[in-house]
Amino acid sequence: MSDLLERLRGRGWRLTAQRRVVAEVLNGDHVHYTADEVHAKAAELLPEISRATVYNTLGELVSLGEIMEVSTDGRAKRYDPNAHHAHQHLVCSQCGTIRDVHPTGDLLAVLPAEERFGFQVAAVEVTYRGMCPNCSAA
Amino acid sequence: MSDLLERLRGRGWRLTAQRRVVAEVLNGDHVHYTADEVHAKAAELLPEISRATVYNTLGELVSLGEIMEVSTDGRAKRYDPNAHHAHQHLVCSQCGTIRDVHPTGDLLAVLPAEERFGFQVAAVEVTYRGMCPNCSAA
DNA sequence: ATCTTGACTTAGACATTGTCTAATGTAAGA
DNA sequence: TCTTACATTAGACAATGTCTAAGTCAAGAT
Repeated sequence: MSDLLERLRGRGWRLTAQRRVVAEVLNGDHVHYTADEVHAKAAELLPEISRATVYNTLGELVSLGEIMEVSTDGRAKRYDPNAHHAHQHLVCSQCGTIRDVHPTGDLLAVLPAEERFGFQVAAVEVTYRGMCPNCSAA
Repeated sequence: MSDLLERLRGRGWRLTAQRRVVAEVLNGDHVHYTADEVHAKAAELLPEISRATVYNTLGELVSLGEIMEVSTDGRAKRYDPNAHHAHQHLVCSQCGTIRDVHPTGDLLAVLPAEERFGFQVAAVEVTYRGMCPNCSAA
């Protein structure tokens, strides 16, 4: 993630303070913040950053394939910096905690040709749902 | 779907005109309307029906397991009356068309125990994405 | 058949999430 | 240092969903 800014500069991005702090906030594994969470955390580092800039920057990072958009709850979209390693998500039905997980096998292969209706199927998103250890205990 | 109202009455539901038309709108296969689409179609049958009632009724039907909530685009949730037959969704990346599909095998089994992090995994939702025949042709 | 009552519906305010615009600011090459 | 195209800002606006208080009505009781 640290070379993200370099990659982006190579693509013609201007390296502004705002884009730096958004990248900083998204640094790390198992990060699944909403846009407004990103904005709140970015504002701790750069108080005058606006919501619009955060939304713009997240949208651009998604277009560039640097982060993934995840919507596991039908509410706010979340942003997952772990976009360079294929993975799926495991979500707690109670508290909403999200874990990155790695199912085995070819998830596309289990959809038979006669169930494709002429689509050119390109991608699969899987959400596993269940109770996390914390919520099970409570 | 026609005996849906009977089932609901058995559960203590009052059979109001509003609930009848919502059930009527959701009748059929391959139906994936948003709440506001349901409201618009219901209002053709019962002009004075309010948005709140449609939202309430849809929420109740979801709680009762009679319909499924689907959010394939991070925008409005869609409601799928085909809740009694396990299935997944195939979505056109271009036009958003949704098809019900039936992958083979056990979708839960491909998540190894060491990738479950102590969760009691109960359900899987899969979204296949690709281009539909219409959009491919265009 | 009518009455009664608690569940249901309504309009519209409000909340959340996301998008857009016009004015201003600034990174980076000249 | 200057220039300028790109980026940022505040806030209006849009889309979707939730909530409340007042009125309505389905269905059991009489």
